[in-house]
This record gives sequence, C-alpha cells and structure tokens, in this order.
Amino acid sequence: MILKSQVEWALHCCAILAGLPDGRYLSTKALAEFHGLPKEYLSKALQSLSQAGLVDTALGPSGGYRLAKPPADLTFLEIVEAVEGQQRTFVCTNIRANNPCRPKGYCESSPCAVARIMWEADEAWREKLRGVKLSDLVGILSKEIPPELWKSSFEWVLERAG
Amino acid sequence: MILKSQVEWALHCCAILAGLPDGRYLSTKALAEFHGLPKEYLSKALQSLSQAGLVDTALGPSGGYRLAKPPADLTFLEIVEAVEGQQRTFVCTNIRANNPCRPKGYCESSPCAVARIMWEADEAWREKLRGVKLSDLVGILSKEIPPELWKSSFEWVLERAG
DNA sequence: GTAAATAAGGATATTCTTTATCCTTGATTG
DNA sequence: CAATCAAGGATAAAGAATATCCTTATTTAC
Repeated sequence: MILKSQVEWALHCCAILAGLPDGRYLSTKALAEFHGLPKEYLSKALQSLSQAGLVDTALGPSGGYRLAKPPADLTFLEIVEAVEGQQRTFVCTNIRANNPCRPKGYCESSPCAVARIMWEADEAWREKLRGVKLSDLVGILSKEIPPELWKSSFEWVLERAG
Repeated sequence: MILKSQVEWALHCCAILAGLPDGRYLSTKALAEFHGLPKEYLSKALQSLSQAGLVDTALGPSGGYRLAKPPADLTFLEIVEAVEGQQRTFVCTNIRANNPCRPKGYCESSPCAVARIMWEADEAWREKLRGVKLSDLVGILSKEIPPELWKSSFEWVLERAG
C-alpha cells in the first residue's frame, strides 16, 4: 500500500506556488522542470488540484497555476486527498456475511468491528495531515534550505512566473 | 491506496483463532469455508502470519493454525504488517535533488521535510493500530454478535479444529 | 489579426501490484 | 499406507499506477 508518486509531486509543487507573488502564475512546464518530472503526467496531478479547487488556473502565455487560498489555510490532507482520493485505505468486503452459521435474512446492525477499528486508524492518519498547513511546510523549508539556494530558487521561479 | 484484501482476511481469521481452545489447530480449509474465501489464496495470507511468528502451525490431519501468543498480546499492527509489510505508505523519491539551482555536490543534511511530515502521519496510523489488541476485537464481537450465532459459530469451528 | 503558449482532458500503452490458481514437496495423523 | 495438512514455487488474469501523445479551447504578446 503505497501512495501515488503524484502525492509527493503535488506537495512539492504547492510549496513552490506558496512562494509566488500575488496574482502570478507558474506553468506545468516550469514546475516539471524544477522538480525533474515528466511534464504531461505532472499535469494530471495539477489538474487534480485544480478540480479540488485548491489552485486557480490561467490559460495562455503567462498562464499556469497559483494557490486558490493562503498557505495557512491549505492543509496537507486537502492536497493529499485531491490527488489520492478520499477513499479509506481499508475496504470492508463484509466477509462475516459468509458465515455458514448465519440465519437466512440476518442483517447486520452496524459496520463490521474490524472495519471500524481500521477506519479509526485511517482517521488518525487524516487527522495528522489535517493538522499540518502548507505554511508549516514553508516555515520548515525556509529554515532548512541554505539561504543562497532559497534565493536562487525563488529567482528561478520568478523568471518563469507569468 | 488501498490495503490488500488479505489484511481483512487475516484479521478475521485471527479473531476466529482467538476462540480456539488451547492446543487445537484450525486448517486453512475451515477458515476459508467459514469466511467464503478462496482457500489457496487465503493460504498465502496465513503463511505471512506464520512467517511473522504470529501463529504456530501443525502438519497432517488435525493440523492447521493457532495463535502463537495470547490475544491480549497480539496487536492489530502486528497482523496488518505481517500481511501488508512494514514499508511506509509515503515513499520519498527526493525530487528536491532535481532543483536546477542546486550547487553541484550539494548534499542534504536530513530527510526531506515533506517526507518527514508524511511519515509522522504514517506513524499516527501505526500507533493507533498498535494500541488495539486482538482481545479488544474479541471483546467487541462478543457483545455485538447475537448469542445464538456466537454459539453456533463456535461449535462449527470446534467440529473442525484438530 | 495571428502565432505561440497554456490548461483540460481523451485515448492509448507500459509496467507493477494484487489476486488468484495449480502443482509439488515433505511432514503428520489415524 | 492412505488421507490431510502447511509451505512454497510457477504461472496467469485483472487492475492500478505511470506514463505519453494528441486535440481542443482559451489567452497573451506582438
């Protein structure tokens, strides 16, 4: 059970978009080049973000993507779910229903106890991701990335932002 | 990102094995029939439990599986990881290393911040599963399952336990 | 107005994982 | 000695992830 690589891509792209000056857009091409990713396939991940309403888009030259809201209002969970979907990691196929001892027509009152426990773990995962804002990530990165690299990356992006 | 169906199977099978009297074994055939699962493939899941040391096995007629330790000492996490593996759900491919602005030979001091955050969420998921014992599941089931069904299922199992 | 650049998205292909099924081997029981 | 079992190897089918290619409509810059 492994998350799509697009999740990683989307998170890194959002981190870059978070540094974009107001009103500017960054294209798929620039984001793909910056991260060394296949442009066409990265585009699918960005489309997922767009469909989820997390980013705004603009067409034409100088078009591209920008965040739809401030980084402090954008959670990891939103980004992860936009790409990965909202489905739970544990799917209950209700195998207890195959119990040969069950009376015919017997009907469960509630979801399977196994599923409920697994879903609680899922929820703990989501709750953790819900508690991390994109701005938190940017804060960490700004401390960890050497100032020169931070600056040159910022300039690299600005040169390409429409 | 969805867990293998074998995880569900393994959890339900362990719940059944938890009710087995001391020293008795239950075969793959019986477990498959009870849950309506393909015997050969369920066998792979049970082999995973065996390899992880969570169950003991016995060969020959009256052979099969039994828990290797008391249900109160067996966690959901152990069962899930035995089948699903211990790999994290988020794999960091270190795409930051593709940043065209990076000086050559530049080397990261620590794992990517994005990965660290995602791994914390993974750990929250694991921690939740680590906190649930197989005996907790049995306790819930014993309250939820109608007494007659509980009893007839127990007898069904006993008839087939070697 | 026109050419270039863009997002959106449909169609297709490739690779990998999951989900099986079948068969052999060696051990155990009655 | 025949039946039953776990273990595990080999193989196949189905589905998901990972791409690539192409068309369309829109926007910008000139």
